[in-house]
Amino acid sequence: MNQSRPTSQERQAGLIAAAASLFAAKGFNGTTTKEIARAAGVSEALVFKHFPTKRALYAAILAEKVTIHELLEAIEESADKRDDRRVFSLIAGFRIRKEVDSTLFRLLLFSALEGHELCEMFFGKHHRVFYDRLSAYIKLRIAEGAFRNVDPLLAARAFIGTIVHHRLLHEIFGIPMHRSHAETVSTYVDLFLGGLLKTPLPPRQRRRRG
Amino acid sequence: MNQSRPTSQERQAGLIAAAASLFAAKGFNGTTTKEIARAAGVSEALVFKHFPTKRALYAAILAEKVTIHELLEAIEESADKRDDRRVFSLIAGFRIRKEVDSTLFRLLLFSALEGHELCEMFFGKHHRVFYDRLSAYIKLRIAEGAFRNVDPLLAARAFIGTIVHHRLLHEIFGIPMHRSHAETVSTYVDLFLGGLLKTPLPPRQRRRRG
DNA sequence: TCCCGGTGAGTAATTACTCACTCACTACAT
DNA sequence: ATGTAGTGAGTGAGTAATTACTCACCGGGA
Repeated sequence: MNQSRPTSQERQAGLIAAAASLFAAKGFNGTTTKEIARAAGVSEALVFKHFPTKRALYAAILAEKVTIHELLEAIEESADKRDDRRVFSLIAGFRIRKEVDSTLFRLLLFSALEGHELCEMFFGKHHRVFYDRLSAYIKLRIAEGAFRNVDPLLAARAFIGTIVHHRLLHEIFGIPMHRSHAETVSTYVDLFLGGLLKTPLPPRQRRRRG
Repeated sequence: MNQSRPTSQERQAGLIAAAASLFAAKGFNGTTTKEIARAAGVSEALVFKHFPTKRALYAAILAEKVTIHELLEAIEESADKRDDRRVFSLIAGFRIRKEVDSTLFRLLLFSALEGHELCEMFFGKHHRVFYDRLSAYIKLRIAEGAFRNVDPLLAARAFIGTIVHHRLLHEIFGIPMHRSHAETVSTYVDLFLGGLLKTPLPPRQRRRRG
Protein backbone atom coordinates (compact mmCIF):
# COMPACT_ATOMS: atom_id res chain seq x y z
CA MET A 1 0.00 0.00 0.00
CA ASN A 2 1.96 2.99 -1.19
CA GLN A 3 -0.67 5.55 -0.43
CA SER A 4 -3.84 4.25 1.07
CA ARG A 5 -6.02 7.12 -0.04
CA PRO A 6 -5.68 8.98 -3.33
CA THR A 7 -6.06 12.73 -3.25
CA SER A 8 -9.28 14.34 -4.29
CA GLN A 9 -7.80 15.40 -7.62
CA GLU A 10 -6.56 11.92 -8.38
CA ARG A 11 -10.01 10.57 -7.65
CA GLN A 12 -11.56 13.09 -9.97
CA ALA A 13 -9.11 12.22 -12.71
CA GLY A 14 -9.87 8.55 -12.21
CA LEU A 15 -13.57 9.17 -12.38
CA ILE A 16 -13.21 11.25 -15.52
CA ALA A 17 -11.11 8.57 -17.16
CA ALA A 18 -13.53 5.82 -16.27
CA ALA A 19 -16.54 7.85 -17.31
CA ALA A 20 -14.94 8.95 -20.58
CA SER A 21 -14.36 5.44 -21.80
CA LEU A 22 -17.85 4.37 -20.78
CA PHE A 23 -19.55 7.37 -22.36
CA ALA A 24 -17.51 6.86 -25.50
CA ALA A 25 -18.51 3.22 -25.66
CA LYS A 26 -22.20 3.52 -24.85
CA GLY A 27 -23.21 7.14 -25.05
CA PHE A 28 -24.54 9.42 -22.36
CA ASN A 29 -27.93 7.78 -21.99
CA GLY A 30 -26.48 4.31 -22.34
CA THR A 31 -24.13 4.70 -19.39
CA THR A 32 -25.31 4.50 -15.79
CA THR A 33 -23.70 6.21 -12.84
CA LYS A 34 -23.46 2.84 -11.14
CA GLU A 35 -21.29 1.53 -13.96
CA ILE A 36 -19.06 4.57 -13.77
CA ALA A 37 -18.60 4.12 -10.03
CA ARG A 38 -17.77 0.45 -10.41
CA ALA A 39 -15.30 1.14 -13.23
CA ALA A 40 -13.57 3.70 -11.03
CA GLY A 41 -13.63 1.35 -8.05
CA VAL A 42 -15.67 3.59 -5.76
CA SER A 43 -19.21 3.81 -4.49
CA GLU A 44 -21.88 5.48 -6.52
CA ALA A 45 -22.35 8.08 -3.83
CA LEU A 46 -18.79 9.29 -4.21
CA VAL A 47 -19.36 10.10 -7.84
CA PHE A 48 -21.93 12.66 -6.75
CA LYS A 49 -19.58 14.05 -4.13
CA HIS A 50 -17.24 15.05 -6.94
CA PHE A 51 -19.74 15.97 -9.64
CA PRO A 52 -23.18 17.31 -8.74
CA THR A 53 -24.89 15.57 -11.68
CA LYS A 54 -24.13 13.01 -14.30
CA ARG A 55 -24.21 15.78 -16.87
CA ALA A 56 -21.62 17.81 -14.99
CA LEU A 57 -19.31 14.83 -15.13
CA TYR A 58 -19.88 14.65 -18.86
CA ALA A 59 -19.07 18.32 -19.22
CA ALA A 60 -15.90 17.90 -17.18
CA ILE A 61 -14.70 15.25 -19.61
CA LEU A 62 -15.26 17.42 -22.65
CA ALA A 63 -13.70 20.42 -20.97
CA GLU A 64 -10.58 18.53 -19.97
CA LYS A 65 -9.85 16.15 -22.76
CA VAL A 66 -10.00 18.29 -25.85
CA THR A 67 -6.63 19.16 -27.31
CA ILE A 68 -6.07 20.38 -30.82
CA HIS A 69 -3.31 22.91 -30.33
CA GLU A 70 -0.49 20.41 -30.38
CA LEU A 71 -1.36 19.64 -33.99
CA LEU A 72 -1.65 23.31 -34.90
CA GLU A 73 1.79 23.99 -33.50
CA ALA A 74 3.31 21.02 -35.27
CA ILE A 75 2.01 22.35 -38.55
CA GLU A 76 3.33 25.87 -38.21
CA GLU A 77 6.91 25.00 -39.08
CA SER A 78 6.00 23.20 -42.29
CA ALA A 79 3.52 25.92 -43.16
CA ASP A 80 6.23 28.54 -42.86
CA LYS A 81 8.36 26.55 -45.28
CA ARG A 82 5.41 26.15 -47.67
CA ASP A 83 5.91 22.42 -47.54
CA ASP A 84 2.36 21.64 -48.63
CA ARG A 85 2.79 17.90 -48.72
CA ARG A 86 4.16 17.85 -45.21
CA VAL A 87 1.44 20.12 -43.87
CA PHE A 88 -1.33 17.84 -45.08
CA SER A 89 0.56 14.67 -44.24
CA LEU A 90 0.98 15.86 -40.67
CA ILE A 91 -2.72 16.54 -40.34
CA ALA A 92 -3.75 13.21 -41.82
CA GLY A 93 -1.07 11.28 -39.97
CA PHE A 94 -2.13 12.85 -36.69
CA ARG A 95 -5.51 11.17 -36.92
CA ILE A 96 -4.70 8.14 -39.04
CA ARG A 97 -2.16 6.11 -37.13
CA LYS A 98 -1.86 2.92 -35.18
CA GLU A 99 -2.08 4.11 -31.63
CA VAL A 100 -4.93 6.51 -32.24
CA ASP A 101 -7.48 6.79 -29.44
CA SER A 102 -11.05 6.96 -30.66
CA THR A 103 -12.53 7.90 -27.29
CA LEU A 104 -12.79 11.59 -28.04
CA PHE A 105 -14.01 10.98 -31.55
CA ARG A 106 -16.84 8.85 -30.25
CA LEU A 107 -17.61 11.34 -27.51
CA LEU A 108 -17.81 14.15 -30.02
CA LEU A 109 -20.13 12.19 -32.28
CA PHE A 110 -22.33 11.14 -29.40
CA SER A 111 -22.68 14.63 -28.06
CA ALA A 112 -23.50 15.99 -31.49
CA LEU A 113 -26.10 13.31 -32.12
CA GLU A 114 -27.64 13.54 -28.70
CA GLY A 115 -27.74 17.28 -29.17
CA HIS A 116 -25.96 18.35 -26.01
CA GLU A 117 -25.36 22.02 -25.80
CA LEU A 118 -21.82 21.11 -24.77
CA CYS A 119 -21.18 19.99 -28.29
CA GLU A 120 -21.35 23.52 -29.59
CA MET A 121 -18.81 24.65 -27.05
CA PHE A 122 -16.71 21.62 -27.82
CA PHE A 123 -16.76 22.14 -31.54
CA GLY A 124 -16.84 25.89 -31.62
CA LYS A 125 -13.96 26.53 -29.28
CA HIS A 126 -11.58 23.88 -30.51
CA HIS A 127 -12.31 22.58 -33.97
CA ARG A 128 -13.39 25.76 -35.63
CA VAL A 129 -10.00 27.32 -35.01
CA PHE A 130 -8.47 24.34 -36.77
CA TYR A 131 -10.66 24.71 -39.84
CA ASP A 132 -9.94 28.42 -39.82
CA ARG A 133 -6.21 27.90 -39.63
CA LEU A 134 -6.19 25.35 -42.42
CA SER A 135 -8.38 27.39 -44.73
CA ALA A 136 -6.21 30.43 -44.03
CA TYR A 137 -3.20 28.46 -45.20
CA ILE A 138 -5.00 27.34 -48.35
CA LYS A 139 -6.10 30.91 -49.03
CA LEU A 140 -2.52 32.05 -48.67
CA ARG A 141 -1.26 29.44 -51.12
CA ILE A 142 -3.94 30.46 -53.59
CA ALA A 143 -2.84 34.07 -53.31
CA GLU A 144 0.74 32.98 -53.84
CA GLY A 145 -0.32 31.23 -57.02
CA ALA A 146 0.52 27.74 -55.83
CA PHE A 147 -3.04 26.45 -55.47
CA ARG A 148 -5.95 26.68 -57.87
CA ASN A 149 -8.61 29.20 -57.03
CA VAL A 150 -11.16 27.30 -54.96
CA ASP A 151 -13.15 28.19 -51.88
CA PRO A 152 -10.54 27.71 -49.13
CA LEU A 153 -12.99 26.63 -46.44
CA LEU A 154 -14.61 24.06 -48.70
CA ALA A 155 -11.19 22.74 -49.67
CA ALA A 156 -10.17 22.45 -46.02
CA ARG A 157 -13.38 20.60 -45.23
CA ALA A 158 -12.95 18.31 -48.21
CA PHE A 159 -9.59 17.20 -46.89
CA ILE A 160 -10.66 16.89 -43.26
CA GLY A 161 -13.72 15.03 -44.52
CA THR A 162 -11.55 12.36 -46.04
CA ILE A 163 -9.82 11.86 -42.71
CA VAL A 164 -12.96 11.98 -40.61
CA HIS A 165 -14.70 9.53 -42.90
CA HIS A 166 -11.71 7.22 -42.68
CA ARG A 167 -12.00 7.23 -38.90
CA LEU A 168 -15.73 6.73 -39.12
CA LEU A 169 -15.36 3.62 -41.25
CA HIS A 170 -12.51 2.04 -39.37
CA GLU A 171 -12.95 3.16 -35.78
CA ILE A 172 -16.72 3.38 -35.52
CA PHE A 173 -18.06 0.97 -38.13
CA GLY A 174 -15.21 -1.48 -37.64
CA ILE A 175 -14.39 -1.92 -41.34
CA PRO A 176 -10.87 -3.39 -41.59
CA MET A 177 -8.17 -1.38 -43.34
CA HIS A 178 -6.76 -2.86 -46.53
CA ARG A 179 -3.70 -0.60 -46.70
CA SER A 180 -1.16 0.45 -44.11
CA HIS A 181 -1.65 3.70 -42.26
CA ALA A 182 1.27 5.32 -44.10
CA GLU A 183 0.02 4.24 -47.50
CA THR A 184 -3.45 5.49 -46.71
CA VAL A 185 -2.23 8.88 -45.56
CA SER A 186 0.00 9.19 -48.59
CA THR A 187 -2.82 8.34 -50.99
CA TYR A 188 -5.22 10.80 -49.40
CA VAL A 189 -2.65 13.59 -49.50
CA ASP A 190 -1.69 12.79 -53.10
CA LEU A 191 -5.29 12.92 -54.20
CA PHE A 192 -6.06 16.12 -52.41
CA LEU A 193 -2.94 17.99 -53.42
CA GLY A 194 -3.38 16.74 -56.97
CA GLY A 195 -6.70 18.50 -57.07
CA LEU A 196 -5.39 21.63 -55.45
CA LEU A 197 -1.98 22.27 -56.98
CA LYS A 198 -1.66 24.22 -60.20
CA THR A 199 1.44 22.35 -61.27
CA PRO A 200 0.47 18.69 -61.51
CA LEU A 201 2.25 16.16 -59.36
CA PRO A 202 5.04 14.14 -60.93
CA PRO A 203 3.65 10.90 -62.40
CA ARG A 204 5.13 8.80 -59.61
CA GLN A 205 5.36 10.39 -56.22
CA ARG A 206 8.63 10.02 -54.32
CA ARG A 207 8.25 8.14 -51.04
CA ARG A 208 10.69 7.35 -48.30
CA ARG A 209 11.01 3.77 -49.41
CA GLY A 210 10.95 3.18 -53.18
CA MET B 1 -64.92 9.92 -40.32
CA ASN B 2 -63.41 8.52 -43.49
CA GLN B 3 -62.17 5.32 -42.02
CA SER B 4 -62.43 4.97 -38.31
CA ARG B 5 -59.77 2.35 -37.89
CA PRO B 6 -56.55 2.11 -39.89
CA THR B 7 -55.45 -1.34 -40.98
CA SER B 8 -52.80 -3.20 -39.11
CA GLN B 9 -50.22 -2.43 -41.79
CA GLU B 10 -51.01 1.26 -41.74
CA ARG B 11 -50.60 1.24 -37.98
CA GLN B 12 -47.25 -0.47 -38.26
CA ALA B 13 -46.12 2.00 -40.87
CA GLY B 14 -47.22 4.85 -38.63
CA LEU B 15 -45.38 3.41 -35.67
CA ILE B 16 -42.24 2.91 -37.73
CA ALA B 17 -42.39 6.47 -39.01
CA ALA B 18 -42.92 7.91 -35.54
CA ALA B 19 -40.20 5.76 -34.01
CA ALA B 20 -37.73 6.51 -36.80
CA SER B 21 -37.86 10.22 -36.28
CA LEU B 22 -37.61 9.86 -32.52
CA PHE B 23 -34.72 7.39 -32.66
CA ALA B 24 -32.98 9.62 -35.17
CA ALA B 25 -33.43 12.63 -32.93
CA LYS B 26 -32.54 11.10 -29.59
CA GLY B 27 -30.97 7.72 -30.16
CA PHE B 28 -32.15 4.29 -29.11
CA ASN B 29 -31.50 4.71 -25.41
CA GLY B 30 -32.72 8.28 -25.43
CA THR B 31 -36.15 7.40 -26.77
CA THR B 32 -38.85 5.85 -24.60
CA THR B 33 -41.61 3.58 -25.81
CA LYS B 34 -44.11 5.93 -24.23
CA GLU B 35 -42.89 8.77 -26.44
CA ILE B 36 -43.15 6.59 -29.52
CA ALA B 37 -46.71 5.64 -28.64
CA ARG B 38 -47.71 9.23 -28.06
CA ALA B 39 -46.09 10.38 -31.31
CA ALA B 40 -48.03 7.68 -33.18
CA GLY B 41 -51.22 8.56 -31.34
CA VAL B 42 -51.76 5.16 -29.76
CA SER B 43 -51.34 3.57 -26.38
CA GLU B 44 -48.03 2.21 -25.26
CA ALA B 45 -49.50 -1.27 -25.07
CA LEU B 46 -50.32 -1.27 -28.76
CA VAL B 47 -46.69 -0.70 -29.64
CA PHE B 48 -45.92 -4.05 -28.04
CA LYS B 49 -48.80 -5.68 -29.85
CA HIS B 50 -47.05 -4.86 -33.12
CA PHE B 51 -43.41 -5.27 -32.10
CA PRO B 52 -42.40 -7.69 -29.35
CA THR B 53 -39.60 -5.46 -28.06
CA LYS B 54 -38.32 -1.95 -28.50
CA ARG B 55 -35.30 -3.38 -30.26
CA ALA B 56 -37.46 -5.24 -32.77
CA LEU B 57 -39.10 -1.96 -33.67
CA TYR B 58 -35.67 -0.46 -34.22
CA ALA B 59 -34.71 -3.37 -36.46
CA ALA B 60 -37.90 -2.96 -38.46
CA ILE B 61 -36.98 0.64 -39.17
CA LEU B 62 -33.54 -0.19 -40.45
CA ALA B 63 -34.82 -3.09 -42.51
CA GLU B 64 -37.46 -0.98 -44.19
CA LYS B 65 -35.97 2.41 -44.74
CA VAL B 66 -32.66 1.73 -46.39
CA THR B 67 -32.48 2.52 -50.08
CA ILE B 68 -29.31 3.06 -52.05
CA HIS B 69 -30.14 1.43 -55.35
CA GLU B 70 -31.92 4.42 -56.82
CA LEU B 71 -28.61 6.28 -56.77
CA LEU B 72 -26.71 3.36 -58.25
CA GLU B 73 -29.13 3.16 -61.15
CA ALA B 74 -29.00 6.89 -61.77
CA ILE B 75 -25.24 6.67 -62.09
CA GLU B 76 -25.10 3.82 -64.57
CA GLU B 77 -26.01 5.91 -67.59
CA SER B 78 -23.34 8.51 -66.96
CA ALA B 79 -20.84 5.80 -66.14
CA ASP B 80 -21.46 4.12 -69.48
CA LYS B 81 -20.77 7.42 -71.19
CA ARG B 82 -17.60 7.90 -69.15
CA ASP B 83 -18.92 11.26 -68.02
CA ASP B 84 -16.74 11.41 -64.91
CA ARG B 85 -17.86 14.82 -63.82
CA ARG B 86 -21.50 13.83 -64.02
CA VAL B 87 -20.95 10.57 -62.18
CA PHE B 88 -19.41 12.30 -59.19
CA SER B 89 -21.77 15.25 -59.35
CA LEU B 90 -24.72 12.90 -59.18
CA ILE B 91 -23.32 11.15 -56.14
CA ALA B 92 -22.55 14.37 -54.32
CA GLY B 93 -25.77 16.05 -55.37
CA PHE B 94 -27.79 13.09 -54.18
CA ARG B 95 -26.69 13.71 -50.60
CA ILE B 96 -26.00 17.44 -50.69
CA ARG B 97 -29.24 19.13 -51.56
CA LYS B 98 -31.94 21.21 -50.00
CA GLU B 99 -34.63 18.71 -49.28
CA VAL B 100 -32.31 16.07 -47.92
CA ASP B 101 -33.64 14.00 -45.02
CA SER B 102 -31.10 13.36 -42.33
CA THR B 103 -33.15 10.78 -40.46
CA LEU B 104 -31.40 7.77 -41.93
CA PHE B 105 -28.01 9.37 -41.61
CA ARG B 106 -28.57 9.96 -37.92
CA LEU B 107 -29.97 6.47 -37.46
CA LEU B 108 -26.94 4.96 -39.13
CA LEU B 109 -24.55 6.95 -36.96
CA PHE B 110 -26.45 6.10 -33.82
CA SER B 111 -26.54 2.41 -34.52
CA ALA B 112 -22.84 2.38 -35.32
CA LEU B 113 -21.97 4.26 -32.15
CA GLU B 114 -24.27 2.26 -29.95
CA GLY B 115 -22.80 -0.85 -31.49
CA HIS B 116 -26.00 -2.57 -32.56
CA GLU B 117 -25.42 -5.72 -34.48
CA LEU B 118 -27.99 -4.38 -36.93
CA CYS B 119 -25.50 -1.80 -38.03
CA GLU B 120 -23.32 -4.41 -39.67
CA MET B 121 -26.27 -5.71 -41.66
CA PHE B 122 -27.30 -2.18 -42.46
CA PHE B 123 -23.89 -1.15 -43.69
CA GLY B 124 -22.76 -4.43 -45.16
CA LYS B 125 -25.79 -5.11 -47.29
CA HIS B 126 -26.41 -1.65 -48.63
CA HIS B 127 -23.45 0.67 -48.42
CA ARG B 128 -20.67 -1.74 -49.21
CA VAL B 129 -22.15 -2.39 -52.64
CA PHE B 130 -22.04 1.32 -53.26
CA TYR B 131 -18.37 1.62 -52.33
CA ASP B 132 -17.65 -1.42 -54.45
CA ARG B 133 -19.47 0.00 -57.45
CA LEU B 134 -17.72 3.34 -57.21
CA SER B 135 -14.26 1.87 -56.75
CA ALA B 136 -14.91 -0.46 -59.67
CA TYR B 137 -15.64 2.54 -61.84
CA ILE B 138 -12.47 4.28 -60.68
CA LYS B 139 -10.47 1.13 -61.33
CA LEU B 140 -11.89 0.97 -64.84
CA ARG B 141 -10.99 4.57 -65.56
CA ILE B 142 -7.46 3.94 -64.33
CA ALA B 143 -7.17 0.95 -66.64
CA GLU B 144 -8.44 3.12 -69.49
CA GLY B 145 -5.71 5.62 -68.74
CA ALA B 146 -8.04 8.43 -67.77
CA PHE B 147 -7.27 8.45 -64.03
CA ARG B 148 -3.95 8.39 -62.25
CA ASN B 149 -2.92 5.13 -60.71
CA VAL B 150 -4.22 5.27 -57.13
CA ASP B 151 -5.88 2.71 -54.90
CA PRO B 152 -9.47 2.76 -56.22
CA LEU B 153 -11.13 1.96 -52.90
CA LEU B 154 -9.19 4.67 -51.08
CA ALA B 155 -10.09 7.14 -53.80
CA ALA B 156 -13.76 6.21 -53.56
CA ARG B 157 -13.66 6.65 -49.82
CA ALA B 158 -11.87 9.95 -50.09
CA PHE B 159 -14.69 11.32 -52.22
CA ILE B 160 -17.50 9.84 -50.15
CA GLY B 161 -15.68 11.12 -47.09
CA THR B 162 -15.96 14.66 -48.33
CA ILE B 163 -19.71 14.24 -48.71
CA VAL B 164 -20.26 12.44 -45.43
CA HIS B 165 -18.22 15.02 -43.58
CA HIS B 166 -20.24 17.77 -45.20
CA ARG B 167 -23.42 16.17 -43.91
CA LEU B 168 -21.87 15.67 -40.51
CA LEU B 169 -21.00 19.34 -40.20
CA HIS B 170 -24.24 20.76 -41.52
CA GLU B 171 -26.89 18.21 -40.58
CA ILE B 172 -25.52 16.88 -37.29
CA PHE B 173 -23.37 19.67 -35.90
CA GLY B 174 -25.61 22.39 -37.29
CA ILE B 175 -22.85 24.49 -38.84
CA PRO B 176 -24.44 26.84 -41.39
CA MET B 177 -23.46 26.52 -45.04
CA HIS B 178 -21.63 29.47 -46.56
CA ARG B 179 -22.10 28.41 -50.20
CA SER B 180 -25.10 27.15 -52.13
CA HIS B 181 -25.64 23.42 -52.48
CA ALA B 182 -24.75 23.55 -56.17
CA GLU B 183 -21.55 25.52 -55.59
CA THR B 184 -20.51 23.17 -52.84
CA VAL B 185 -21.07 20.07 -54.95
CA SER B 186 -19.24 21.62 -57.86
CA THR B 187 -16.24 22.55 -55.72
CA TYR B 188 -15.98 19.11 -54.17
CA VAL B 189 -16.17 17.42 -57.56
CA ASP B 190 -13.62 19.82 -59.05
CA LEU B 191 -11.19 19.15 -56.27
CA PHE B 192 -11.57 15.43 -56.40
CA LEU B 193 -11.41 15.06 -60.15
CA GLY B 194 -8.48 17.44 -60.25
CA GLY B 195 -6.59 15.03 -58.06
CA LEU B 196 -7.65 12.02 -60.04
CA LEU B 197 -7.51 13.01 -63.69
CA LYS B 198 -4.30 12.67 -65.64
CA THR B 199 -5.14 15.61 -67.87
CA PRO B 200 -5.49 18.62 -65.60
CA LEU B 201 -8.75 20.50 -65.56
CA PRO B 202 -8.97 23.72 -67.54
CA PRO B 203 -7.96 26.69 -65.36
CA ARG B 204 -11.55 27.88 -65.04
CA GLN B 205 -14.21 25.25 -65.01
CA ARG B 206 -17.16 25.78 -67.30
CA ARG B 207 -20.44 26.04 -65.43
CA ARG B 208 -23.99 26.41 -66.62
CA ARG B 209 -24.02 30.11 -65.79
CA GLY B 210 -20.89 32.12 -66.53
C1' DT C 1 -11.80 16.67 18.58
C1' DC C 2 -12.98 17.31 14.08
C1' DC C 3 -12.69 17.29 9.44
C1' DC C 4 -12.73 14.74 5.06
C1' DG C 5 -12.73 10.90 1.97
C1' DG C 6 -15.85 7.43 1.68
C1' DT C 7 -20.12 4.36 2.00
C1' DG C 8 -24.80 1.45 2.59
C1' DA C 9 -29.11 2.03 2.32
C1' DG C 10 -32.25 4.34 0.85
C1' DT C 11 -36.02 7.40 -2.53
C1' DA C 12 -38.94 9.08 -6.03
C1' DA C 13 -39.22 8.74 -10.74
C1' DT C 14 -38.85 6.37 -14.92
C1' DT C 15 -38.20 2.27 -17.68
C1' DA C 16 -39.68 -1.67 -20.86
C1' DC C 17 -43.08 -4.64 -20.88
C1' DT C 18 -47.73 -7.35 -19.33
C1' DC C 19 -52.47 -8.32 -18.49
C1' DA C 20 -57.21 -8.30 -17.98
C1' DC C 21 -60.32 -6.05 -20.25
C1' DT C 22 -63.49 -3.07 -23.69
C1' DC C 23 -65.13 -1.94 -28.08
C1' DA C 24 -66.53 -2.27 -32.89
C1' DC C 25 -67.39 -5.27 -36.23
C1' DT C 26 -68.51 -9.71 -38.85
C1' DA C 27 -70.50 -14.30 -39.65
C1' DC C 28 -74.13 -16.95 -39.19
C1' DA C 29 -77.86 -19.59 -37.39
C1' DT C 30 -82.32 -18.61 -36.31
C1' DA D 1 -84.32 -8.60 -38.50
C1' DT D 2 -81.95 -10.49 -34.43
C1' DG D 3 -79.40 -12.85 -30.90
C1' DT D 4 -74.79 -14.40 -30.27
C1' DA D 5 -70.34 -15.99 -30.53
C1' DG D 6 -65.93 -14.86 -32.25
C1' DT D 7 -62.11 -11.77 -33.67
C1' DG D 8 -58.75 -8.46 -33.71
C1' DA D 9 -57.62 -3.62 -32.68
C1' DG D 10 -56.98 -1.02 -28.77
C1' DT D 11 -56.38 0.44 -23.80
C1' DG D 12 -55.78 1.63 -18.43
C1' DA D 13 -53.63 0.09 -14.90
C1' DG D 14 -50.47 -2.19 -13.48
C1' DT D 15 -45.21 -4.61 -12.38
C1' DA D 16 -40.53 -5.47 -11.43
C1' DA D 17 -36.39 -3.49 -12.43
C1' DT D 18 -33.50 0.30 -13.05
C1' DT D 19 -32.45 5.16 -12.85
C1' DA D 20 -30.13 9.53 -11.00
C1' DC D 21 -29.48 11.28 -6.87
C1' DT D 22 -29.58 11.88 -1.30
C1' DC D 23 -28.45 11.35 3.44
C1' DA D 24 -27.19 9.79 7.77
C1' DC D 25 -23.36 7.82 9.11
C1' DC D 26 -18.28 5.77 9.39
C1' DG D 27 -13.09 5.65 10.32
C1' DG D 28 -8.62 7.35 10.39
C1' DG D 29 -5.27 11.01 10.24
C1' DA D 30 -4.21 16.05 12.02
